[in-house]
Amino acid sequence: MNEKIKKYKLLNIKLTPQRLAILDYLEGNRMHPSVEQIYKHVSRRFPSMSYATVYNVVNTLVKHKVVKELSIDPDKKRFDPDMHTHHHMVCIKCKKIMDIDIDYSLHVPEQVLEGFTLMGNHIEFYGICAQCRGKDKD
Amino acid sequence: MNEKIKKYKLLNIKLTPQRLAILDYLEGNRMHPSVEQIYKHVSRRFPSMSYATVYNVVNTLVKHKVVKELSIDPDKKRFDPDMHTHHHMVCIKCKKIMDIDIDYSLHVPEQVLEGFTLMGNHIEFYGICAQCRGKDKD
DNA sequence: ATATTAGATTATAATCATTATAATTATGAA
DNA sequence: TTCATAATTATAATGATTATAATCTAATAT
Repeated sequence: MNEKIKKYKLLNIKLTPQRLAILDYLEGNRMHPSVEQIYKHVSRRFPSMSYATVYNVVNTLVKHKVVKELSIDPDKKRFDPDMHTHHHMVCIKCKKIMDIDIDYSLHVPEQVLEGFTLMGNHIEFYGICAQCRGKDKD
Repeated sequence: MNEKIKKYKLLNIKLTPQRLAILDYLEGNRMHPSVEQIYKHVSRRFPSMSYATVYNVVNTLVKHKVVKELSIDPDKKRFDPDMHTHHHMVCIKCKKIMDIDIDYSLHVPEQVLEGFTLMGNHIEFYGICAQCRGKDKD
């Protein structure tokens, strides 16, 4: 049994070919794909795949903390298989998302928290990427 | 002519009663309301108001940089009339959003930017608020 | 190996947020 | 007061996501 299967065995979910195909596509993927992008890619080799399956699978993976759901793009959810703490830089024109792998220490004083239990943070840097900057300004 | 009307005159948009009612509701509002919440509040005094108007008005206000559109909540857009740079703390249970008014200096080295032109940043702290913590754990 | 069953996939319908359309109405300038 | 432009409204359309129910299959026990 290979390493990947071993790894996902730990989740105690059934390892269907659809799930493995989606996991394959996501593994190491730095594009922060949407459900549509996952569907379009995986359904090439898996023509019977339905959108519902992609939604089911990514929701399961999010629940099992194998992928992160990003709400950076206000129009659709995007997914990130990189579970270690990191941040993102978004191009406001083309919506491309790049990883920012810097450790910032973000302290919030007790009196600001008002009893809130902090679990993490995520920084969204925004601006315009080199490619979009190169095109006609508007 | 009062101060508020003077202020919005500068936008060069027509000052309709609907817009003033929405602006009144948003001004100083720290709840980060959704379109639904804005509609429900404003339509109490304005029964003829339609959802389309709320969408039109908030989109106009976002375009004129009078309110900020937040994508913290993956299910719906939320709006913040506070335009000065600040951050947010979200309860993952009740989705309440609180302001974090701390100035963090977040530097990104040139070689990480890869030509990206930074325009700003926004930190999302997440965790569980005091009220939700108090309720039954799950 | 086979049967069993809980869970997964699929097609499809339903829902919710949001945008588009077109007709009516109202603001603000002349 | 008139008028052109822009805003509001009702409603249809779209797009993302979730729900439903029937079928199918992975994993376990026989």
